[in-house]
Amino acid sequence: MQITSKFTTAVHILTCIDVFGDQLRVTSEFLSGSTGVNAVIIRNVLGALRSAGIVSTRQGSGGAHLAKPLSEITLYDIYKAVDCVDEEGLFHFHENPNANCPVGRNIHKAMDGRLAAVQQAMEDALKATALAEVVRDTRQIIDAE
Amino acid sequence: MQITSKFTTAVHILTCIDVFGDQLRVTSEFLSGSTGVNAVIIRNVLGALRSAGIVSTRQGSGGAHLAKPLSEITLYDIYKAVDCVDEEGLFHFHENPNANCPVGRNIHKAMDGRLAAVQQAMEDALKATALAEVVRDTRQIIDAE
DNA sequence: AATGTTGAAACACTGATTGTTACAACTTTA
DNA sequence: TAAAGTTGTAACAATCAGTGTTTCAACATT
Repeated sequence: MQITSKFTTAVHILTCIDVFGDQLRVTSEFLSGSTGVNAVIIRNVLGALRSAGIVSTRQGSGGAHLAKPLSEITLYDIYKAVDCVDEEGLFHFHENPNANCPVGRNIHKAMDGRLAAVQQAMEDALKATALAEVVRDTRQIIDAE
Repeated sequence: MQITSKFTTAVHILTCIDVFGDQLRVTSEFLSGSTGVNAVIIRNVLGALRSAGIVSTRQGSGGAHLAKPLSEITLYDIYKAVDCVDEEGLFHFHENPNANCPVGRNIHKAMDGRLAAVQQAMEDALKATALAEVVRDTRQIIDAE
């Protein structure tokens, strides 16, 4: 099990928009070149980020732009935007537990709260980093090359 | 994206072993009945739990038994045993970032540590609950019915 | 008008997950 | 010893999600 690469692709995209945005037009084609991901998928990811109010794009005139400051975008916002996780939760139960079995009909209740707490812990960790930190570090690594 | 149902199936199985173990032989067939999951898959999960030293089973004579106390089995142990997560990590990068792009060749370094921290946070949360608590709660719910 | 871009639909490909069938190895009981 | 039931495992099928591809209408810029 792994979280969709759309998540890391989205971080990559946003970093590119910030780093290259003032020098050139950051089109889906350009981003496809930098990420190695198909341009149509880039546009899908950009669409998700746009719906979440993270970037702005316009048909016709190419180029994506950030819609809010880097410091106000957390990894969690991106993770939510690109729909990394199913709406029913990170974990899921097999669907047909036997209602005639005492364990089968109750294990769900005994587990749900704990599984939600695990998911919450993960999401809190994602909220703890802003994109600004990732971009800052990326710029530092580039400058040190 | 969701974590494989083998995880919740494993918790279900272990709870059944503890709850029913002294009254009857907990075979893969019986567990298949309680979970609604195919008996062969039950045997696969039991095999993984056995490899991890959590249960003991023997060919021929049916019936699975716990190999260590419930209080010494955490949700993390089960999660690891049934191989919920890829060895390269919870998150994964698209494979072909462009080495000619400054961002493409460095974003990985800027992200890896943070992603590992998120995964760590989740695994720590899994370590925080022992199976004993889940079974205790399940028994309470059953008794209160 | 020509060119380049986005947004979106439709479809194909791939890999992971789950289910199924089959059978050898083993244990227990009669 | 023979019969019955169980585990372990391999092989294959079915389903689904993720990703890639093609195509084209809508739009903006030149």
